[in-house]
Amino acid sequence: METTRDTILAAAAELLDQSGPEGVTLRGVAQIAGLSHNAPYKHFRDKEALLAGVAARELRVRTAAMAGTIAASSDPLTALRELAYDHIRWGLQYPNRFRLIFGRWERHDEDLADAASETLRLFIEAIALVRSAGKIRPGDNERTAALLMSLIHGAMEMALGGHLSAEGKGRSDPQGLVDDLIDMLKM
Amino acid sequence: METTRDTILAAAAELLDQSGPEGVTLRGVAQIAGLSHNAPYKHFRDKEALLAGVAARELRVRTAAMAGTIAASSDPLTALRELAYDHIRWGLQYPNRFRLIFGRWERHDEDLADAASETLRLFIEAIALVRSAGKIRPGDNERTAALLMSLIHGAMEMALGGHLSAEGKGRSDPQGLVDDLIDMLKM
DNA sequence: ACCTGAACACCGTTCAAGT
DNA sequence: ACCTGAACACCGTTCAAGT
Repeated sequence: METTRDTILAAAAELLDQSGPEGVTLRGVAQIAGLSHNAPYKHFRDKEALLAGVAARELRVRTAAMAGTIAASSDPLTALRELAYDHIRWGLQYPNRFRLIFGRWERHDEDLADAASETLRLFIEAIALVRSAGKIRPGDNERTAALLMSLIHGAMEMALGGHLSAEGKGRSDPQGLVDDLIDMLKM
Repeated sequence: METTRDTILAAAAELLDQSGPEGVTLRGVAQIAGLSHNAPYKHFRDKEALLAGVAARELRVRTAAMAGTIAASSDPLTALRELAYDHIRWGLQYPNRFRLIFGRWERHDEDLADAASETLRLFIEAIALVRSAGKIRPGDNERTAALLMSLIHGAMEMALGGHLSAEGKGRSDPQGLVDDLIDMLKM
């Protein structure tokens, strides 16, 4: 029954999309939520905790959606590719959410860390299924998952910064680079 | 003859290393530089321009160092690997500089963009040398460079966020992941 | 338990002067 | 041309009250 807390989180997410983490002011959040400018302090100890709440909430929604994507795929290799594409599509659409979730945190947030390791686990499982189906070369599933996630994050970061699409002759957008990696992983 | 400008840049870089971009306050910079709190406005139009100046200056130094790394290597493949390692080592040592340079910018900064494309060109040339020596599989050099740089950036971001070393059984640190990629690129 | 209003220290930025 | 001091609007955070 924490509808007030959720109202605050929704307001913060709205401001985050509009103008990034710096744009998420306690006063702005409170105004959208219809509260006094320091009411959020009764629900979050400070601004960083509020942002961590937004990040964890969004990441859980994303992870659930990705699980759905896997379930809807016809075979393990397609599932892996769709999982990656899904992640990229979301990141490009909501760059501020993506950066907030995977960016730097001053303090460790348990809730966010849990959500992140769940996402990682999903990638590891997707890799494990492809590998046990004999579609990709032998290796450690966790390490291959780290390789794929790192590439996705880096490619997204470069794409958001305009360092990718601009200069490549080939289709060096995030999806293209992920395709390259998956092709090289194939046996 | 812009020693004042350089003094300001050095002061800003110092604060950046200590406490990130938010820690770079105009007042703090001016104090370290021995100026009044708004003297920097005579050299940079606003805070973002100041940070862009810091980023461009640091990236040029880095690119020169990387060029030296290449020149000092015995063969093209070693040069490529050392180039990547060098970049990773620097990023892990100066996370705030790394994030500033390759992170998000509100405004486009010509100087920084130039420095960044020079860095990219260095990677492309390193790839081209390895490829023309027949050490890695055929492909587009720019796209392969984008693949490698994306992986490096993403792995660094994940390592800095504590998402890499923690859960991997295998040695899934940035260097290890880059090794994996280069191994897969080999013919 | 939850919310409010006033207050504090800090920040980026602007402006009218000074040399 | 370069620097200064005062001022403005804004921000995160704290605190004493209110219900």
